[in-house]
Amino acid sequence: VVGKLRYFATQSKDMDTALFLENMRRHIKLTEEEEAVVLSKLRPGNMKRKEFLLKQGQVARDLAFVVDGCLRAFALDDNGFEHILQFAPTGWWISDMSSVISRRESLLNVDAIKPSQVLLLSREDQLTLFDEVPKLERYFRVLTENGLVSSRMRLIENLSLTARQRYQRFCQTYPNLINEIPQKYIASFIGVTPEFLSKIRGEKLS
Amino acid sequence: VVGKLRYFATQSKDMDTALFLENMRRHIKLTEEEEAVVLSKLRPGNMKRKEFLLKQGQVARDLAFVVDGCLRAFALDDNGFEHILQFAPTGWWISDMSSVISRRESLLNVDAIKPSQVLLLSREDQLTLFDEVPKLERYFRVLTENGLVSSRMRLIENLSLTARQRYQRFCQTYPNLINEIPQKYIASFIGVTPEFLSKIRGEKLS
DNA sequence: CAGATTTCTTAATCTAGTTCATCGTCCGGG
DNA sequence: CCCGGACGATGAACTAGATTAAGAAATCTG
Repeated sequence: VVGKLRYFATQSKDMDTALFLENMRRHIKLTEEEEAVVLSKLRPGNMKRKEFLLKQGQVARDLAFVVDGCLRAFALDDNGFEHILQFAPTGWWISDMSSVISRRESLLNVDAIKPSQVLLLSREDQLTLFDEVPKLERYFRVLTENGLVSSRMRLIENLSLTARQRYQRFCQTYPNLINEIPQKYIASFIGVTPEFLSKIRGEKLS
Repeated sequence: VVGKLRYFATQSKDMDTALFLENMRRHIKLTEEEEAVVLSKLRPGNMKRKEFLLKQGQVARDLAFVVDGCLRAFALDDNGFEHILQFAPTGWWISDMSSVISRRESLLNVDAIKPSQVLLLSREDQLTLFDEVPKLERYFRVLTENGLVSSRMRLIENLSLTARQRYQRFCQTYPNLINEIPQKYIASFIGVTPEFLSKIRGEKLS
């Protein structure tokens, strides 16, 4: 029995890192040694639904790569309303980069929308890795650039589209998520109340 | 006379690059040779008010460092309204990173709000420089990270603040710009009509 | 499986911000 | 020096989306 448990645990870990390696290999080519160095810094973790990875007021230390499940990053405004900035389904990185970079208190909360598995990388280890495996700097530069692109895209859309159009856009961009997560999260993401999203969805059926 | 002209031209160019070098040195330390390599790729340029650096539909090739004046990046929506995403006063970089990175047609326009001097760096040269002067990758990674941070910040504020609060925030963030540029640009940046911004400003005097 | 809690829908009312139209002002160019 | 076109202020009518409330459906939890 012990052997069997160990077998599953190992297999599970391999599968985790396999997804990550596949993702990284799409951007840079590392030697096996270099990949091993990178992997040695990743700490696997499991999260329950509604478990927090980061709460506002803390300084964010870790970046999280989602192996399975789905996390979200959100801000709370003065009236206690949540505003979701990013969803991170399988294969995505998430954190409050703003806090990670500046080492200041985070304005964002990050938690799991559903039971999830993640790989954690501390900023400290990340910076060490940049020196040990210089090519890695490119991988994260590209990720940061892509994050910038999508953040900009959302800003444009928030400024120039109506709620209806933003909902359509969301359906195109995250077709998988629509049936996977509660609607109120989608409302929070596109920037309307749950009630109004419900009304919009009602209209489309006519 | 020729000597005098040459003298001014050279001085001007030195002043341009001095501001840029100062900016870069705040992030990375390069040898004189490395700095020379970087400078060799920067092309100085002058822009008149309303002159375009980039029009939507084009693929953005250049990043621009503003030595003097002020540029803006904006999107046009379906109804022809402008939405300003970024101002770039002296000492800032500007471009449509989204287009530069993906090499796809830009959704943004970039033009000069007032007569300006810029230093241009093509994406091609930038990538070459990343290989020739690896430390430069860090400089641009940091800039991209900072861009990401401020883009995120704006998204949070657009989702969670009222127009009045967004205007206050703008006044705090860009105190210099308020009296330097026409109000309608500020309205476009904070995401309200010029008429409504005018009304807000009227209130504050009471 | 029952009760509790969260999520979704519907509808009436309210409001921040838009739209449209008018007027005074400030420039920059001929 | 004056004139045409941008810029800003103001106000009245209008609308997208918020707020509130309340019931129905779905989903945790023991």
